[in-house]
Amino acid sequence: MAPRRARPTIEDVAAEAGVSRGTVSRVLNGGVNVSPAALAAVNKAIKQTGYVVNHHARSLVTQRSRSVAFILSEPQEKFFEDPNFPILLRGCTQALAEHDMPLLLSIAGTQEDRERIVRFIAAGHIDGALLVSTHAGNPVVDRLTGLGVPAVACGLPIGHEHDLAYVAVNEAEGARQATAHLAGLGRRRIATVTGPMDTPGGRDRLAGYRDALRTAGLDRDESLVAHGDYTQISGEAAMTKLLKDNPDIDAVFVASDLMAVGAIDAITRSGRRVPDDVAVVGFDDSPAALTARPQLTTVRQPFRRISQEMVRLLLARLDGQEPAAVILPTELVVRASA
Amino acid sequence: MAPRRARPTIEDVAAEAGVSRGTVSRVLNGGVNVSPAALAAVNKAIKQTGYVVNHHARSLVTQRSRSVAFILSEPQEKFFEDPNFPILLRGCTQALAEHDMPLLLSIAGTQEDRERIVRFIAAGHIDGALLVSTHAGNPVVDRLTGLGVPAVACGLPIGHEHDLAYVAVNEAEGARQATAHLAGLGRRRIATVTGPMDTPGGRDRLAGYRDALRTAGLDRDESLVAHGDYTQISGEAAMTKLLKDNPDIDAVFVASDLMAVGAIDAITRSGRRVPDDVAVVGFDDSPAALTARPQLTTVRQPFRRISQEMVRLLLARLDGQEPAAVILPTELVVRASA
DNA sequence: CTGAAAGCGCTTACAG
DNA sequence: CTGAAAGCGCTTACAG
Repeated sequence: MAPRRARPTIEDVAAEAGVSRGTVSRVLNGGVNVSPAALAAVNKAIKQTGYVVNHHARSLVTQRSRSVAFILSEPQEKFFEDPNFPILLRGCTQALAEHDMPLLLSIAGTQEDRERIVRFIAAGHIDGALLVSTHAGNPVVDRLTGLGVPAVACGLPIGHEHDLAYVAVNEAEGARQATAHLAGLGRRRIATVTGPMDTPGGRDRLAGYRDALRTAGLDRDESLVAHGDYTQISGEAAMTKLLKDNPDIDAVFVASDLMAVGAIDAITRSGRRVPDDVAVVGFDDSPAALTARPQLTTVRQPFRRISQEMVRLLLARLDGQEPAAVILPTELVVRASA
Repeated sequence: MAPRRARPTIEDVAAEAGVSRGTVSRVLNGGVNVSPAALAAVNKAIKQTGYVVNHHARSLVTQRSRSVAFILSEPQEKFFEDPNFPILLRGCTQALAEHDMPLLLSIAGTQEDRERIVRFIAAGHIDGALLVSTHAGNPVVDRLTGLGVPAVACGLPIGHEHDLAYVAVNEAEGARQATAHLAGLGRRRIATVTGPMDTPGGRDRLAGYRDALRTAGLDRDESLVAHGDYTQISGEAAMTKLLKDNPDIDAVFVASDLMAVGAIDAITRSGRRVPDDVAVVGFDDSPAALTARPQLTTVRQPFRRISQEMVRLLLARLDGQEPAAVILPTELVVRASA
């Protein structure tokens, strides 16, 4: 119960400026219907008293908190390992800060976490939510849309394509670019390591890969497809299996940089060289792409832009606009691995 | 301005239970001075109406927000690269969630960010702060302690050892363990890559390294000391320089896992093998330790525990207790690199 | 143990 | 353009 110095209230400002509390409030809220003289007096008084608004009092009457939650609803290990989350989180924090809105971080790894978060949001403590949850059928997403809480998802929210705003990249097109690049290098036995099939990045990047293979006149071969879960270790395992089943593989498109790092490990361990024997293209252009050896050729996701658009869409939702979708382009970044 | 369904208030609960608002409030706040009958009636009414407290109204009268800020005041790139931050952030979020307290994330990379955060905190929007800022002389830390905001730092807050609560590991002892391990392996030309000298991890790990060298009867040699800034690239550069100046180096203690990964890169590139030619010990036991090749022998920082203690200390501060310090032990984890 | 009442610091119709 | 007043949803002495 540490006592904090009593802060000046709107009352103090009104007294200092010689106006009523109502006038001070009007100045605080945009200054409409205020005479230039009153406005100047109030602004001066605000400066002199060091007044800052009490958000609790304001929220009590406006019924809005002017804060949003960033909800990460993924299995635990992902948050530790995936280098994309910090980037997204930082981008959203920054974009919100520009609107003077704080970000409340909620991490829902367990069932208990999820219940707590839903309770918190149902209680009306926040105005809206930024959702990161790649897997279809996430209960938090269902509950939030059910409650009618304004929310924006990162990536296509499978099952909620039409009742949730979202920002996504063109997954299939990115995968097409990557695979076409490998074909253009003259590679003919091009494998792929996918993400989970209940995520848009798993499903749609595989579709793009197949599409590019067809365009390049290469046969579809299901034994060239292996699945991972975006972790490095899963990429290593998938690649090991691919090489065992098809020793003639000369290229691989991997659906995340982290899995690509694991794949390179597996390739190297098998006595092959990257890119000479097997060319590798990743996806994300995460920090891992630069620390990988060799540095990864990869499909860049514009995370900075993605977070900005998420915040923009959410603010639009809070303003009463209908849920919209934003699809951003990807870009192939050619480095040493392919 | 999306209208949200009107939530039941304390008034609705009181009507349902047949008591006054005051009694409902007493039940909400611990149930002291409430008869068993009234308590039961109110609890039943709360369930029936689906009442949940309005924090804004409560905070307006209690003058406390029951929320805390997690302030990361580091240069931008650190947040992207350092795998320890997400772990710390997650730990703090979880520990706070157990007390039903939300965490507001603040990232202060730029001067503008810092000013915004100080303004926000000075406005009284949060009750306390968890501080992550490794470098001495950080202005945010100065301002916060100046404002008298309850805060807990992660790591020894150089310059505020006595007016700020903090949780730290025994840096010197960890470095001693690491270096003694290398000496115990029979290595005689043991180098070190330090962190920045204005951070406790830079300063005190170097002291521990020197201490262990002395104990092992090895001569102090300043040309075996190189400095980094905790990033992978800086570790690589420092190691490259060390090997150039002292081609006979047979071991190195590196003050962070990320720098150790860079160091391994440099060693490998020079044609040497790890650990055969040069043994490497890192610091942190971050996720990077496991993905490194070979896997890193390293000094484990108990990040989970650190975040729990930070939250515990902060809650104690909010409860009026004086700033305290908690020093946690480290543990040497032996893997393949040394 | 309980109720009536004041008050936390704002915003916003409502008159004028 | 401005002030007086009601009200947002709680907590907390104060009487009883």
